[in-house]
Amino acid sequence: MEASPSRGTSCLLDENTFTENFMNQMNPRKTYLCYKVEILDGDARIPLDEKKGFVRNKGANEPGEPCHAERYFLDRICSWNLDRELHYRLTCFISWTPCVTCAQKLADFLGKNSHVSLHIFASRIYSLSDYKAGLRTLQAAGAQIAIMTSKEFEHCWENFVDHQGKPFQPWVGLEVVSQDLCNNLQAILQTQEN
DNA sequence: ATTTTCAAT
Repeated sequence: MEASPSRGTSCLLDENTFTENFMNQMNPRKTYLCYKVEILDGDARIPLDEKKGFVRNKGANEPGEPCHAERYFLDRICSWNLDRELHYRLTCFISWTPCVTCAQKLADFLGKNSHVSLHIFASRIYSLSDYKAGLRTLQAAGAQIAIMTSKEFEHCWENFVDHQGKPFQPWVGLEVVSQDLCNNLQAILQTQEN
């Protein structure tokens, strides 16, 4: 097999992979997380394009220990050794909101890294176990959590997908499902009830 | 009140 360690397109998602995983009315059993990094300098944002990419979870059907996408994301962030003298804004676009365990890990990270702010846009709400408490914990730690709208889907398409020059084509129902999920998320984040 | 979803009925 031919080795190609650093091809230019290696940080781009295949078109079908993006659609299959981010279509908000589907329920795939895997998670993709696209991320980008900016330095905040006053009102200016300086993108660090070399620190842009995506991770996906390792499922229970794959060799080794299963691992949620967020853990790979946190590993990458830590490997960058971000300068504590600067302020960074991390934005991630994730196909499922973090589970309660990952939400806690992200909250812990934010608590220890006040030079980093985190904005999360999710395609769907992962709703098992104590997911509501997890999302509230993450929000309380300073993370901004929102549902992806057509604006974010298009942004992902333009920035993380090997789209071969094709424009983003919204799928039927995108807006309605997104709005519905947005309402659900707001209800979760604004109350303390389960 | 709401789900079945980071795979395996």
